[in-house]
Amino acid sequence: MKKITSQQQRVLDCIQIYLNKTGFPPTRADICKELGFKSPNSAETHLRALEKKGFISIESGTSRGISIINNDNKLTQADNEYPVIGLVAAGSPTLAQENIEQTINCPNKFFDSDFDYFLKVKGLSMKDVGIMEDDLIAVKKTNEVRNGDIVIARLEDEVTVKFFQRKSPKIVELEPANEDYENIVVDLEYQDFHIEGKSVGLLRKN
Amino acid sequence: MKKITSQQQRVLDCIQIYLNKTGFPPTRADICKELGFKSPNSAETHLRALEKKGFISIESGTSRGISIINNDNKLTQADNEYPVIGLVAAGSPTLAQENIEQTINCPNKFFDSDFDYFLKVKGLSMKDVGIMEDDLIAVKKTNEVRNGDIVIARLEDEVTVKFFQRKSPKIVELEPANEDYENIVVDLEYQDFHIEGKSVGLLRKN
DNA sequence: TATTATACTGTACATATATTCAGTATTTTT
DNA sequence: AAAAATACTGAATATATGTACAGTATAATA
Repeated sequence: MKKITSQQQRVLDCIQIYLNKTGFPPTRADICKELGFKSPNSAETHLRALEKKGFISIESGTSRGISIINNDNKLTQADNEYPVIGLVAAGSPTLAQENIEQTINCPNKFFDSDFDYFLKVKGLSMKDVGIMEDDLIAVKKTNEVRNGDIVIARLEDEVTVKFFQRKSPKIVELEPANEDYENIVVDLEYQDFHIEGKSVGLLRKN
Repeated sequence: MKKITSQQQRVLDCIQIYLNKTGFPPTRADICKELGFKSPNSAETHLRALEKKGFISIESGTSRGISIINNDNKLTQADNEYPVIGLVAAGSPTLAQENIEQTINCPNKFFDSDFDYFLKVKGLSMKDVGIMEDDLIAVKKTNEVRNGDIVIARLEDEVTVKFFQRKSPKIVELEPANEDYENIVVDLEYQDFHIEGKSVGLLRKN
């Protein structure tokens, strides 16, 4: 696939948006209207360029005969209902029915990694990395985490979202991203500590 | 939803099959060819019947202006490929136009409102509301915005994401959520200003 | 430096396409 | 029994639309 120019990208996006909205592709005139061109030939030349580069195919002599070529040969992306779990202080966030506030229909491979549930954030301890109250963190259940990962951890009865830092074989530090909060030092030998999983993405609804 | 006749069902199926195969809807003549009709009016009357019964919508005067109406009580929620557009220079307006070729498969009703594309954020002018660099904002194309909305606005040649505040009939203020940035005062009488849309959600991939 | 690609405006035109009108016939609904 | 819906053929037409041609200008490439 050859490289696309910014204007050609705009045209390609315009086609996709028009398709999403109407269910059929735009005409040259539609593209012009949307992108501010004054001649249908502006759209035409862009379409020819996009066709030459393999981004679209054009059916000759056919009105609205534009189709976007799917480079990814996916077979209808599988969706799933993912539970949303509230970050409640008491106990661990399990997938027990009483903890599930709602479910969200979401493609399985929506984030870079697969994930298991959404966690609804309380508090602002990670606000400097853009994790705000009521944001939904996509959580992958695992205890294989690295330093710097954003982890969902349970310390005694409290569940929190923090940066993970292993200081020594027995000492782990949970670091907030908010100067109003302080680091939590965990002594694995004397404290009940468990990694629930790590963040692989974030979702916010305005 | 009224009951469909067998011939109307054939026509409806024909439209869906044509869409799957070509990416755009058929003409009256295409339907005739496919189903063996000899007059375009045969297709026309079936289409009108399907429209009347609520199975399709027809855009008047528009070639191939047929779209199948999603009854979507089907198992797999309707997804779409949403384009990711990256031409934002958030913060102090710079002329950075980055083009990203990518689409994201996402359910149509993923956010509380429908939306048209994802916008990849540059800069940190909205960091205090948790919008960080490279975050994807779900944008609904509209110019109906209210004070306090997070809008995607174009001022002259620069596109930015800011809070919207109308100060007077001719004055609009674009307010960042970052004390390192200053408000942008827009005089609608003398400046080229346009609301591209508003944010209805946010997506972040770690 | 010459050439090609990009990025447009503007005009013009053949044809692809929606859509109306005039019929015929059968089935369903009122 | 009358009216409305269904299911077509066939012809005609206004217009929606693709597309070619003639320009201009700038950036990228060889």
